[in-house]
Amino acid sequence: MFDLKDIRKNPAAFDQGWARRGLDPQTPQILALDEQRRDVQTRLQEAQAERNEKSREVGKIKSSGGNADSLMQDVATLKETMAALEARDQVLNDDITAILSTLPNILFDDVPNGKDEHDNVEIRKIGTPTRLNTESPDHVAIGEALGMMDFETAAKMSGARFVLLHSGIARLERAIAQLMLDTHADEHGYTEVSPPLLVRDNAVYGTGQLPKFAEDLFKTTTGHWLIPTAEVSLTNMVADEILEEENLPYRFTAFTPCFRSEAGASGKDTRGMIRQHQFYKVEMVSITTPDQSVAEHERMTQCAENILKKLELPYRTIMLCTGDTGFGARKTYDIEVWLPGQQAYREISSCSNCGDFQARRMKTRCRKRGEKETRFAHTLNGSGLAVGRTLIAVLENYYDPIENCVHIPAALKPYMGGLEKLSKIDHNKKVA
RNA sequence: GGUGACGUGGCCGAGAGGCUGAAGGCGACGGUUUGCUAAACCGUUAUACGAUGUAGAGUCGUAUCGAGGGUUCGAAUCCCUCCGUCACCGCCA
Repeated sequence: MFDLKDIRKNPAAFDQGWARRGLDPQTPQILALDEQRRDVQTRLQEAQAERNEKSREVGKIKSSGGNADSLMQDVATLKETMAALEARDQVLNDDITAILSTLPNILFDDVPNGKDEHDNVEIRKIGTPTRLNTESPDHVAIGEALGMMDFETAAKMSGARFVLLHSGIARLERAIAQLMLDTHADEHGYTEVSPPLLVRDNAVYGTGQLPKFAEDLFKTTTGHWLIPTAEVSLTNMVADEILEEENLPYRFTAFTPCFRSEAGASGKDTRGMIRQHQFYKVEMVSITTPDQSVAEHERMTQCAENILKKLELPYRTIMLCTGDTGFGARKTYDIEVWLPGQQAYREISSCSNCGDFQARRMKTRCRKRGEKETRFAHTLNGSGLAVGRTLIAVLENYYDPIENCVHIPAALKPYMGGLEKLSKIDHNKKVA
């Protein structure tokens, strides 16, 4: 969301900002509506002032026993004008917020120009892709060979884009989540949170998924939305709050399921666990002052990268270009992990600085102790990491074709109950 | 699911149709006093929008007492709907 006053003051800057997102100039329409609205508002306020004054007189006259009929008639007429003006004001207001709430955030200057993901810029590359031969099996082959990854059974109850894991792989998934959560909570200073997974309209509006991206979400019959990411829950913790700046930044982390309809993704990543309706993710959210957010963004990205370092997985970090950066973000780093089965780097984390975009929607302000002026806080979010995709990465990178097993990364061993590797289940039953 | 109570400023808490943007208290800020701190005393202390205007000082107006409707000349106060909170009961992980 944006401040109309800022737009009024410097419309060109906003249009230039949106132009980088490929949008036509928006401010002429916004400002025209704004001007109409203010005109209506002024007239409405004048009418209200007159009504208030006349009503006061009526009171005086009546209390002294006089006849106020003609004044009361005046007010009755006034009320008709007011009703018309109010309706007009309402419409104009709605129009303006309808436009403003669907406009994306303004990008930072250092975000590279570009059309789509091909124009993203690599920032750093850590580790070397191990198996470059095309024979590397993908996670589906590995998981099914081990007998612990079952798409058919999942489809039986849930349809496409679901998976059922069991035995060692199920355990591995849990271990991965544990490692991430412990690392962020114990080493990176994030407060562990177990938040609601069903949220209301205002929460999803606050983080920017609504009103524009409703079709990407699942909705319950009670009107709740299933969170597409814990960013929604964690960020909305501070909705409607005024925060003491000396207490910032707040850092929250949570391990939650995420639910996405994948409405626009038909035919994309149909094989395997890459793109599911439901997956686990460990999320990081930071709430900062405006001065802290840029540094916090770098820090958060490092926190995410640390997980990959612990798991000794090759990855690269890229900065998204103008065409690929999400709706609410001013700047986004994606971390991509090497997947031998695809011979490609694939997104495993996305760390975004949203500036005050979400804070404005949520009315989250901060204030220096003792001062009374408030300013909007800044919010950041990042995956730390997507658990399902990390599982894929571990399976594919730690697959041993000689032994036909998956070795457990050292960092995960403490969470695997003594297990050193995952080997094929040697019985016919799917579930042990 | 049932019943009942309640939702007021940064916080607590009065108010029960007009003189209430809202008593009182706490907190915060400014000042007096003070060797320092503390205490005491005095004062200030909501937000948004609009008009006017200027160095974003001020002045005036409007709106805001959970949200949205309604009644009324006039609503924080009366009525309706919704949302939320709390308590007790039922059911249940």
